[in-house]
Amino acid sequence: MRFGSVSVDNVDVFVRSVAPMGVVPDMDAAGDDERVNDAVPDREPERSRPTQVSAPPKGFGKAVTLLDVAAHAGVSFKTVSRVVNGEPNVRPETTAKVLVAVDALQYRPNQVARNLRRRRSGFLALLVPHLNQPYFAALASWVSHAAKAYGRTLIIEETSADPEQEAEVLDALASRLVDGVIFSPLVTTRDVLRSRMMAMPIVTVGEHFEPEEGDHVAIDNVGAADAVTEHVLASGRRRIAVIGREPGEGTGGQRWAGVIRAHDRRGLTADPDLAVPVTYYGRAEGAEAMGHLLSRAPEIDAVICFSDLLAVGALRTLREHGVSVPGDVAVSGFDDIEETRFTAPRLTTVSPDIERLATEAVRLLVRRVENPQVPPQHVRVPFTLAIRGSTDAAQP
Amino acid sequence: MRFGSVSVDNVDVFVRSVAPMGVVPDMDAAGDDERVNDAVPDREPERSRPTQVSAPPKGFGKAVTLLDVAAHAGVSFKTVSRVVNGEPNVRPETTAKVLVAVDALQYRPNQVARNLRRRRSGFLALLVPHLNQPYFAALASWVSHAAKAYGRTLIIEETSADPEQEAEVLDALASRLVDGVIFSPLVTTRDVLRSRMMAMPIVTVGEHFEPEEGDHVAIDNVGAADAVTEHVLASGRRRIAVIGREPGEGTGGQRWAGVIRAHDRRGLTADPDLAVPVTYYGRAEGAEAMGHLLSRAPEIDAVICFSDLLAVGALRTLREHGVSVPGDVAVSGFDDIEETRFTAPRLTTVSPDIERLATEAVRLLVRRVENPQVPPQHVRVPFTLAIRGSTDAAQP
DNA sequence: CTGAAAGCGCTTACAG
DNA sequence: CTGAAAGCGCTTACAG
Repeated sequence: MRFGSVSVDNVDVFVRSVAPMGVVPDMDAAGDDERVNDAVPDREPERSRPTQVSAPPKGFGKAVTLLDVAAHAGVSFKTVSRVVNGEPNVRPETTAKVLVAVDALQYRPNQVARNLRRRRSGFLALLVPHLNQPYFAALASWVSHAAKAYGRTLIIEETSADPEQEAEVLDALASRLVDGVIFSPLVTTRDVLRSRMMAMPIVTVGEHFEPEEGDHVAIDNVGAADAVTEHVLASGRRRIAVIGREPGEGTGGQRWAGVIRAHDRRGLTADPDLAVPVTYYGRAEGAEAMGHLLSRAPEIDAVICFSDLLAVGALRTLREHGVSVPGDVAVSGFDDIEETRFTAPRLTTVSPDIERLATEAVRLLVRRVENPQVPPQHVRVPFTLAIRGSTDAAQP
Repeated sequence: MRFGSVSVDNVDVFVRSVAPMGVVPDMDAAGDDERVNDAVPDREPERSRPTQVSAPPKGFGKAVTLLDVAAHAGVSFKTVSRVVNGEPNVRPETTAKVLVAVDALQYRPNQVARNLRRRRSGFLALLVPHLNQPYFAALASWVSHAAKAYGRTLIIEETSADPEQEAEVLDALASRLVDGVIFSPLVTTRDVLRSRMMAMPIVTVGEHFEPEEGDHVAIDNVGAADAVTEHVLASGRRRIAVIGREPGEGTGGQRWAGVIRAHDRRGLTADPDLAVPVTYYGRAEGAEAMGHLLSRAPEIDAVICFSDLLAVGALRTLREHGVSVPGDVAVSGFDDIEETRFTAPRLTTVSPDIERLATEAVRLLVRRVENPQVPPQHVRVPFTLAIRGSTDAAQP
């Protein structure tokens, strides 16, 4: 074996030791698939010997500063500063000279120095529970775009839905590292949040609760859950299960309230025994909850899931049990992640306007950073109900 | 209507104008689902009147500085600096006094000032094409964790797979905004990358190509494609299609080379006419490519997709055409995103060790930031092949 | 073990 | 229209 050899050789060695070996059964933790290649002798990443092809860069040079540009252009460094910042009161010829020097020296202002003097960092932060949940990935993507549009750079932090981490990250960011925070709280209490809002501009997004004291952006969760429930009831379903119910005023609580309201309006009663809680709004949890429902309440004819991931899990369990969707059971989700257009059948879901959510959150935050005194605003972002094959056999 | 009223009222108004309206058919761009609620009169987000409940914070106070702590503790600010940075040569009693003052004043060092003086920002950046592709979301999540472990803060930037944006973002980051960049290039050429590497520490991840001059982390793509092809060939399939082939040395090119190699080893020939390119490694593109394949080459018995998203799209098209998987056609993917465990059937896929990829990339970058002179290293990260129901009816 | 000085690269506030 | 001074809040390099 020539493991640990140079890069090109490694390719050969690595593959020769793997591909032709055929399938080496090795059940993973979930016990649901075989894996080959786990038998590779050295699981440590292979590191190449340094390539001798070309010399590495000899360091990254000394930074070009305003003074350098000023010397090159034959003006004071203050004038260069004016030009770079697009301030008025510079003669066109002077501006031209400076721009030539800027270009010649490839000058780029040192953001750190600029921000120290301006007494702000130019950074905004987004705090989400899990970046690799599709909903939060989409949110992060839009918030990042919106921040850029406001000339700010976005820092994204994950809190892992852990109350201590949520507080810790919030405190770390308070070190003048960011000018403000967009926060999607999952477990932080109202009081903790309130105390942090004293120290730093914070805009909350999502449905954990609406802090009266601060800026907040969300869709109307009660209304959205009401709308999806109404749709299911309108199709004649009456034994409606729910996955993702939570006590209290959080996401699951608000959505459950919407389910109840839709029932009430028709003089029906939402059955709390058919509403199961989960520890996390993920695929695995949806699959598991669906399993419980099928064994405890086989008579259900609809399942309203409080996230798309839960619904994806539920769909798999239903499929594995040979239950027809939407024939036997209708299924719906929340969030309208792209995956819902590729499930079998495609998933009916609540589709929030995430782009708007992101844009409004950044707008509110920038507004507060620039003027901490403005009264708090609550923005409600529109949603639509995307009706697809999982609740309506006439749809694809 | 009481639109634009205070928050609590809005909830009612909003819902009364929507949920009871029932379904308002409104085909979306893709033409594949109905939507309700698009008829809400005012599509602008609703903004509440400022809440009068409690006064907003009166600004966020003046920052506590080293000087304030020094005055409070009765020492020089330099001593406070020593304590805060854990430097030696401070008497225990002095340390204690300082810590009391730090605590009393809730002092937090100003990172911007610190970084200006230290001549580095403490930030690393990750450049990915699209954050809401699950593979990149997972990568971002792991890189963020790894960066934190090294005491760095991560900035995540999207390039939208646009060559100009890739270059622009790279240049913007060069403004001393970040100490180094982890870059997943999609379209940037070798020359452009080389020039940027002169200006700033850059570690490339993924398979676009392996820059000889710089640090690089990736799995063995040729080997991985070889392994998955070998698995499909071993099950007796011979008419093997490929989705995601690309010319050149990029991801699709390397993986196609692996497909060829696996065929060659058995004395077979990979059919380039069955290998279709795509504009993007997404679900929609996979669905479309599969449609073309079915009409042009209905005899195929396997489809090797160069990403999981492509495979998810292909599965939907196959399902819609009534083609049995894996009965008629075996399907495989690349990346092992969580979604692949919930497709029907579950998807066989190449599973890279993303956590390792992320950790190694950060390690290499931090190393280069601290010593720009070190010779470049290429790290190859292990992968496994997850064999599931889409290629093997015996698997779930 | 502790402190006074200088300076990171800019912008702010003021003077001409 | 242009510039000299001061200072953002720290750390570095030096002196005691």
